[in-house]
Amino acid sequence: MAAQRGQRGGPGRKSAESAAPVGSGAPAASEVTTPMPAVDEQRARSIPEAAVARLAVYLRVLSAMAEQGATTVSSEELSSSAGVNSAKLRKDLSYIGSYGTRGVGYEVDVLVGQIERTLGLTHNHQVAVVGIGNLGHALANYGGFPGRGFPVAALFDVDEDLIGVPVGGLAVNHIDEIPLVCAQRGISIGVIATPPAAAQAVCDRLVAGGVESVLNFAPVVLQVPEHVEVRKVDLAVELQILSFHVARRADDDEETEPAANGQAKGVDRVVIGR
Amino acid sequence: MAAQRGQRGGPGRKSAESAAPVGSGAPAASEVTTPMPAVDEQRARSIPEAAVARLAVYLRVLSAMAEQGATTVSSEELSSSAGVNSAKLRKDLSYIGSYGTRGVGYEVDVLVGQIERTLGLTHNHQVAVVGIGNLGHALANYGGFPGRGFPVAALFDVDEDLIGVPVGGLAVNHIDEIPLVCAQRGISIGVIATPPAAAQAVCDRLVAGGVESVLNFAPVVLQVPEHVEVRKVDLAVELQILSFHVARRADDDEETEPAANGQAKGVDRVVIGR
DNA sequence: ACGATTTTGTGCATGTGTTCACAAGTGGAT
DNA sequence: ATCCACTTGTGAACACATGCACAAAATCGT
Ligand SMILES: NC(=O)c1ccc[n+]([C@@H]2O[C@H](COP(=O)([O-])OP(=O)(O)OC[C@H]3O[C@@H](n4cnc5c(N)ncnc54)[C@H](O)[C@@H]3O)[C@@H](O)[C@H]2O)c1
Ligand SMILES: NC(=O)c1ccc[n+]([C@@H]2O[C@H](COP(=O)([O-])OP(=O)(O)OC[C@H]3O[C@@H](n4cnc5c(N)ncnc54)[C@H](O)[C@@H]3O)[C@@H](O)[C@H]2O)c1
Repeated sequence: MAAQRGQRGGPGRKSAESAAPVGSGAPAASEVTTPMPAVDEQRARSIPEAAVARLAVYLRVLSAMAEQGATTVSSEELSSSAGVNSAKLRKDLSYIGSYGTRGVGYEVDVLVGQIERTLGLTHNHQVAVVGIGNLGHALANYGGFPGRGFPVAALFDVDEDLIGVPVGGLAVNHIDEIPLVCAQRGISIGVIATPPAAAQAVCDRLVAGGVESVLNFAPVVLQVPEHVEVRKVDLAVELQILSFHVARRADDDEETEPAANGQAKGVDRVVIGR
Repeated sequence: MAAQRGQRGGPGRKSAESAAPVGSGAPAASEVTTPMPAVDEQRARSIPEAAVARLAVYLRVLSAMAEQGATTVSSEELSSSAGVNSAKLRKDLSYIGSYGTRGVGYEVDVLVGQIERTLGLTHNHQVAVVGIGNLGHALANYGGFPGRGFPVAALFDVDEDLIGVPVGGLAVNHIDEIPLVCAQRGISIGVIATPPAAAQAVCDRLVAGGVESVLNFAPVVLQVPEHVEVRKVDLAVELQILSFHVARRADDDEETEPAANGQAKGVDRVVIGR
């Protein structure tokens, strides 16, 4: 698990489709990989992928609590604020160590510190945004990133009219400069907000510039070398998943309630919560 | 409801913190699908959540292939284009039926049609965007949604200066009108792009307007009634997950390679403190 | 000092998702 | 007609994730 090396012996590229960074990695028990079946040593290194995502959420909730002046928090409180059940929360926290006090709870500061350490947030990660269109502008101007340790340190586009123009206080560079500028400024995360057709080429340049983490907004599956991590944000897919659930609900209703369904604006049970 | 005891929390509300990430998992799914005990009478109605997300990706790839003139495709081709392994692809497709021909592959049109049917894309889903700021503008102007069956049919904001202003060809309404307008226009999906502090209130109004599917961009955990489906897109979380992997890589390198590390253009190991 | 009370941390059972591997079809060649 | 190369569809094994339930540790009240 920890040492997930070789994927298919094929080319030096793996394809990355979002949600499952580790998912597509076929174990392919051929390579050297871990000789030992049971990884006895250094096991603390593997935190379930799903748990990592939730840790980020806990961190946000904890930060908010800290701002409110809270000093300690129980797993029950924290979990309900984070929208998970308390057993899951405790298990997630147990992956990063034992920082709670039985009978009392967790100290907010300590937890914040430990989660930050685990997520590698103890230092900044320079971010580059490529494709300064509608979405790119929004991202470049968004204040939430720098505040959380992700300063936007480079902007790129092909559009000559945009080159040199400051967006969010930073001048746009030409995409040909991606490798150079990324290396110079120590960019560690590249964000792709170009049209789909340009995304792969842009990604290749980012990789050439030493970027090993990519967040992709373009609706395409990027091919990247082994060591590069890609996550995608695909709004069309999100909407389609919601659509699926709408359809499922409709089917279920139809089944359990074959008659009487005047397509009415079922707005009657308005249950605006307190 | 399957008498889920212990499910603490409010009365008719569940909190929603789902995402694209691997495990994701809308907890609601299990409750809705098979309320009754393990009776083998169970219909094959339930498609794994993760598979649904991938079906959307396959659909996009297939559509592109169809445009290129392809008429048939094998699981091997399609899976490599979609960035998954072929067994997974075939299993995913098997959830929606048997539409392939052994020894040949799948007919592209048929597959497109079946996936669309499964995802409920045979008719349009009206979308409302709330919070017409940086992100809201980008969403309202984005051409990719209407083209895929998700016409943006309503826009809302609190800002008086925005009310009535056309954005992407549609006038902005005041948020007080959310329940009314959503019901009138048959909105089925609400997109929240407001500041975090406003998100819950906005969500409540969407629900009051009959919206049962919400896509949330605000970094907060929304509380919604049972029957409402929420998906979130949290960019800060995405970046933090990438950060985690950067950190893990750094740790691993350090471990397996204690000394000597000067080949790269010093792109890794950004040590700016914070 | 000690039991009542609270809350963590985790072993275990359960559930979900992924991968393997191969029998069963299909079309084309001989 | 028979064989062969190819590809699907799926049972079964495995891997990962979740939730339960309770022992262990801490605090508080008496
Ligand atoms: N806008 C949205 O709400 C939205 C929603 C979902 C997905 N997306 C996706 O995000 C991406 C960007 O969307 P957008 O609405 O900002 O598009 P946009 O057309 O507004 O902006 C695209 C930008 O990319 C630049 N560009 C074009 N080719 C380039 C290249 N080769 N290298 C670098 N830059 C290049 C263009 O000059 C432009 O500035 C698209 O892939 C789109 O599908 C956008
Ligand atoms: N811009 C980004 O790139 C980005 C990235 C990640 C997350 N987000 C999140 O998306 C959301 C929107 O971001 P943004 O950059 O567009 O913010 P923004 O400030 O540009 O826009 C927010 C809009 O919401 C409106 N608004 C405020 N209160 C409202 C209310 N009660 N009801 C309805 N509308 C209200 C404001 O008038 C404004 O038009 C935020 O929650 C932000 O955290 C944005």
